[in-house]
Amino acid sequence: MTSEAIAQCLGTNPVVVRRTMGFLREAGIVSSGRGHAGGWSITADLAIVTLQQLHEALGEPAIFAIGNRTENPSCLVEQSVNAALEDAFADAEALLLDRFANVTLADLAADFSRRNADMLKQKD
Amino acid sequence: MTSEAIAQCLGTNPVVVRRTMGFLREAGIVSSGRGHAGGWSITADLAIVTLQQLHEALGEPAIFAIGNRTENPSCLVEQSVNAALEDAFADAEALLLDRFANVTLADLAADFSRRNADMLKQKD
DNA sequence: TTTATCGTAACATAAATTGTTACATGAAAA
DNA sequence: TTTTCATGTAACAATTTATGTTACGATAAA
Repeated sequence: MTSEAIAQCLGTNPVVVRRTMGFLREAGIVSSGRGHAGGWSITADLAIVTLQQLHEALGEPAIFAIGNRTENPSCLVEQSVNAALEDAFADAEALLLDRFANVTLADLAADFSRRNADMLKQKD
Repeated sequence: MTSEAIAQCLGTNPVVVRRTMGFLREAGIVSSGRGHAGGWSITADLAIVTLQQLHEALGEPAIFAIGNRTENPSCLVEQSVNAALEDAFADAEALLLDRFANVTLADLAADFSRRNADMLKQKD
């Protein structure tokens, strides 16, 4: 699939697609070809690649939008607040990443097939 | 405590403090006074106010920095990805908010006292 | 040789957050 | 009563981050 086509699917720009897919290529999950009949292909085993691996491949972007304002504040009040929050955030993150680790691309493909079949059935 | 003083503690601006504290006032957690000897005070019972209540009072800001790109995509692949993520995010959010609900301002105050005592001991 | 594609740098735009200025309002002290 | 100190709030500015765009070189197949 070309960057152009993927971009159209996602409603974005081909360069943005290349930028992001580049990380997945570095992680060995996809490969890209230039020139005629070029574009992107998945090279890894669908049953092995998990959402967690994708998250990691993309540079482990921050999961939370809220959190500590300062990492090591001198203010004792802020220290107390940070301490109270840190464990909670760590546990929530662990839960989420564990869930990510249990979803493979094969799972997504199977879900897609089911949705696709359902859609074709609806057409009748 | 004045907005000015709080702002200095947090390394920000008095107006930003007023803006945020205004939400807490609307929720009945703090009150403010003008003029001489004015400023902010906590009016609620420290043992009753939880971090979850603060989150709610502040308008329930988004917890996650990552997530669905589109809420109801027509793309079946995107639908599959969204479905796989939604439950995981919902569970992680529930866990986090549950933790928030179990930390009161009194807990923070107790933790602060301990830290303060420790700090004074260190001075000897 | 032409066409189609990625790779990448450089720049532009957009959106959200945060910070700032200005001034009106109110309350206590002098 | 006047002065001083504080919040309330609107309007605007600056910053940051993410996203989008343009341009062009490199490469591969038709």
